Amino acid sequence: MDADYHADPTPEAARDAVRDAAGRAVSLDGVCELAYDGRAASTLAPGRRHVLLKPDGALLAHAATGHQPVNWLAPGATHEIAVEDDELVLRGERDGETLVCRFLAVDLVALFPLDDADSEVSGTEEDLRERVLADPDLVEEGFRPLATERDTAAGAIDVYGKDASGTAVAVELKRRRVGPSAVGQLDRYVDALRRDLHADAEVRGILVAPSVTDRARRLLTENGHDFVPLSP
Amino acid sequence: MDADYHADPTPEAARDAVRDAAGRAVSLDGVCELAYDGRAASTLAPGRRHVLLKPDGALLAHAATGHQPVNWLAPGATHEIAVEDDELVLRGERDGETLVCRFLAVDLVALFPLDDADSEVSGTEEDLRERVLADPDLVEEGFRPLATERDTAAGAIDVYGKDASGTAVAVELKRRRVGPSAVGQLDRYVDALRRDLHADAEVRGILVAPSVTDRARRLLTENGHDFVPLSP
DNA sequence: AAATATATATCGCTA
DNA sequence: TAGCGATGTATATTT
Repeated sequence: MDADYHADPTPEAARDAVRDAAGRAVSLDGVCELAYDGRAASTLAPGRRHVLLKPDGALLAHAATGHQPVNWLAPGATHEIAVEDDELVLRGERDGETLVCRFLAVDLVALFPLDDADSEVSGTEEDLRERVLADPDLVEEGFRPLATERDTAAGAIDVYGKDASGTAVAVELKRRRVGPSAVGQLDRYVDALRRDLHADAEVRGILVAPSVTDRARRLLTENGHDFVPLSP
Repeated sequence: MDADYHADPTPEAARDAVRDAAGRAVSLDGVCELAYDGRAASTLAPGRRHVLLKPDGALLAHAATGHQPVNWLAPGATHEIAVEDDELVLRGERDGETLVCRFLAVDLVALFPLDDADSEVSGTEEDLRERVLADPDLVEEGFRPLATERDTAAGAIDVYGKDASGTAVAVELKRRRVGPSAVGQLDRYVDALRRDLHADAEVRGILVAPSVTDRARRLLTENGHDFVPLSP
């Protein structure tokens, strides 16, 4: 179906247009107040917003700044559009969460088809893993990968293997500079691996990332783990 | 300034409209291909997209599904709009990242003002902290809060205090159900606090959250920490 | 600018 | 469905 636009519609005309979406996305420009309730709660006084309703139910209300919508509902939400007190009201609901957009004025209603996207991204953690598996010496001279996603009681180890002297090694990969939480993650895996193997088994932990923060570096040292600088 | 719309514009008319934005946001509906390069890299074949350019430089390209844009640039990006080979091309750049939107067809260009939003959200972690400070017995009978955001070598403890018997307590607050990472966080704080006080000081850790996963519960037990169920 | 943690995070995968 | 971790996470706060 084709695109369709209504400038300065009456509330009733806007309502009818939205009801006519038929699988298309809808954008609403105008002055509206917003009320969200669900995981948290918030209200926003009337102001000019850009509201996007996608065919999968996702509802995004954007203000002047920022990447994030100021209010939203996740995909899968269901919606009702109505005129109340001569104002266009869009109500969305999903999983106990609600978002109400009450328009004091509508400047434009646009209906337009949107296509699915299958974007392939490169430079991810998976790319880093492939790099390490293709050339394990990048981690350490003599490192031999034995498994990826090796399961432990604490979760899956990115790359499990043995070093040149045969000691078990847990490798945690990060595609960007890391802070303390990544060290905690590696620490949990190393602990779990020690238990899984046997009580006094020697297990090393190696964090592979482009760089680490000072605090993360200190935690690595305290816990006896190694750091290898490497980018995806 | 007022809103302004151009349906099925020529590439030149679309370009001139975007250049006329003058502090307004711009939305572009049409068929475009996308190319991102920066922290990672991705390309997306031509398809129907909804592109939103905000006055702060944020650029969002939406496909049919999902809360997230399929490609974007962060606020602060700078942009150029041009016609190349009879196609409208929007190039954005910020901090070494680039996003190019090449339109094979433009259905609508809309220019409209957007207002800033100052949304007050309730039900956050801060609300949970206020609740705990107003009634410390919610954490534990006899718990006395002594500081919030108490600094340690591992970071700031949400609530620091002492229990009924005078033992130091680190309280970590989470507004929703928590997994292993929150336990790791609490663990780091307790370790750091033990060092900060003195080598053999007794320090307890208490995780306050609506609920915990099984694995997180196990990690809490292993590390000798307590869990208190409490919602914001 | 760097570091750290929160978020109505979202998203994808796996058991 | 729930749990778990990655994400081009974004965002706010503090140093």
